[in-house]
Amino acid sequence: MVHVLEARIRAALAAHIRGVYNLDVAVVTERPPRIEMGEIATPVCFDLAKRLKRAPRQIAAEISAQLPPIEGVERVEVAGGGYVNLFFARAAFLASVVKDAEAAPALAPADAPKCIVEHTNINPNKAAHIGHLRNAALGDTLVRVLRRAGRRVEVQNYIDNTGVQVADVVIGFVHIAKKSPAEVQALAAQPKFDYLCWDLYASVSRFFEEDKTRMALRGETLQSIESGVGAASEMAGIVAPAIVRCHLATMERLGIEYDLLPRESEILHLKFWDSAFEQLKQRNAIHLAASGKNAGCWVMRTDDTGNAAAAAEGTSEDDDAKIIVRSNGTVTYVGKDIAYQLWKFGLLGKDFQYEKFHTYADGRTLWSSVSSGGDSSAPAFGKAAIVYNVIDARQAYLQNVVVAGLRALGFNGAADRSIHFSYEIVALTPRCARELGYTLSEEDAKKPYVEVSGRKGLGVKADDLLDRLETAALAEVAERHPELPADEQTGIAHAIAIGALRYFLLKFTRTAIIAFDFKDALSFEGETGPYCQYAVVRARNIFRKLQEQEPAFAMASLARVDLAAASSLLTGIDGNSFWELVLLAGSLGTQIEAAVGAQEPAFIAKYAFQLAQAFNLFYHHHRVLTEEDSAKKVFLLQLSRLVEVKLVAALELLGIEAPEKM
RNA sequence: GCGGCUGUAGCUCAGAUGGAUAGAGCGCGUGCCUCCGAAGCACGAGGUCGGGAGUUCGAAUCUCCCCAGCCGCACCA
Repeated sequence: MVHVLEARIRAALAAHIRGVYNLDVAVVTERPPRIEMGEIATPVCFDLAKRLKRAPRQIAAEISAQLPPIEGVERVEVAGGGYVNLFFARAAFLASVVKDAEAAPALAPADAPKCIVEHTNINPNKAAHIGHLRNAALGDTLVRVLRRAGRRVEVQNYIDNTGVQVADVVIGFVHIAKKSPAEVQALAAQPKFDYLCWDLYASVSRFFEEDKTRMALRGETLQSIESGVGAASEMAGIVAPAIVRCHLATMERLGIEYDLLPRESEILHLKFWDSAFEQLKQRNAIHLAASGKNAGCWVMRTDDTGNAAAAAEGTSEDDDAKIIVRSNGTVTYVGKDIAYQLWKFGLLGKDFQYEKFHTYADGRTLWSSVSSGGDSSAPAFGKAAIVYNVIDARQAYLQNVVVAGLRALGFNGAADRSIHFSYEIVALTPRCARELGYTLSEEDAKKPYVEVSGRKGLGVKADDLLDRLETAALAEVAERHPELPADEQTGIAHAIAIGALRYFLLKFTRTAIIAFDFKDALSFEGETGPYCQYAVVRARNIFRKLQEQEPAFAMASLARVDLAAASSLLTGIDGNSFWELVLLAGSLGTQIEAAVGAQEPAFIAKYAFQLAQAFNLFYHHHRVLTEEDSAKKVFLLQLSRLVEVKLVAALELLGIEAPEKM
């Protein structure tokens, strides 16, 4: 609601300035430092002062006196050295926020431009760890925020089922564990198969270190898997899908769902690369290096930031170019990624076939790519207007190369709308690594944090962390609500655990490296998900008690704001504190806009915490149910309801459920 | 070497597009449950915003130069 009014104010000021001073200026608005100074301020007169060669305060006085009335704005004041401060009509604002809170958010029409968000993308060869959780939590929250902002979103989780990491685990099963495909099939049907592979994968690293000649196995294994023929391919065909199901189950615990699993095997078998290769050659986006260290490779020249450089004939610069096709004729990961990115925009000229892979509890169908015999009822995937790739910051260079590839093909629009949704990694504090039983090298022990490594088996497994959180939460719930049946207790504990985990992963901005520590991640106090959830529970307790004490209370009366009563209650010292709460509750839309604009889910997390904090303050200062003045009681109930609705909505965007009790 | 990110309170981090007195959580200290639940609230201590120069009416924010740390720059993904 605030963002609507703010936009209106900006437009009105810009129009007024254009009319009176004949100047076109971009009007910047901001929040004044204190609530007594109004809700919106603009420093635009400092700008005007320069161009009109007059004192800013004088201009501000002129504007505030002459500005025509703006709907929703009660008065305008001059402040400081030349600020124009605007004051909202408080009661009317409350009424509109209350009305807005009852309306369901608008969904995107079926023909709206589509956004694709690709996230999670865990190699299907081991259990998911804390680093993967950050990717998935960020990606899923981006999806929720975009949908709430009225966008149509398709969620993809790319499965590299033919890569080195899967090959390594296959080597582990064949050469270390000495298992037959049938035996692996049986193991894959057991619970925690991903844990078994986690350990096996770490042992494969040691297996290679012991005898470097064993590396030859990797080439053979990879070739079998890529071609789809042979024993290794058969084994990979068992391992990868089984691990994918483990990952899906882990993510489902966190409330994360996908629409499509595009698999690398189909990109290979349906020869997506061949189509991309033809386009790249035709447009001279890549060329065959004739000499130098990359002789015999197809390379793409890029500048330092990954922009495609002119692909003129030459030799020396080829050494710095990015190899797309190796001298043995096989395509690199980046090449395949260019093909995949083209497909996402509908620019490849080829499509996958699809089959149903999984049905979620809410009825959503998860599809997987297949190379033949697809289901003709599959929806139309791909052909997006905007593509968000949720990938960690270390891969920025490669993402730039992919975009450079699109640009070199002349797809500048698609290149501009290819967004690397970048984020920093989750690392472990040295203390945490030791706690997990790892002995650190001297070098690592000195560092502020240690990188998680699936290859070394160093990391906090997602399901382990969730289990610990659920256990800790259950202990709290059992103590507070011994009367509740066990299944209800575990349900609440689950919600709290997810709240703590997702909030922990989302409260940091994307550029912050998270140094993981169990102490912080397991906390339910302070700036945490459970703190926000608890504020909702408090609000709900008020209404539960109200129903018990006054069953006849007309809940419908909460939907109608008495303007006269609200106006008087929103005045004065107490009025200001009420007003701050109303204003914050009416700012969710502003926060969503900011989160989409800056591509920063942490904005929503910060907002949820601030709103919870403001409500806790309100809760502490005002006793709602014992309020004698009936008009004031209705008002206090309206504020409580407003906060409940907005906080639940904010938490929903973070993928956090607010329980009825906790 | 080239490119990117980071440096704000004891610790972990917010301060998007320059704006009024730089904030939060944790930790520490002191208080607050006969009360809609204390997973809470209040108060307090704690800052050369890495350093320096510049642009500006105004800089934590923009520019340049240093310093420190991290990450990229594979015929791996």
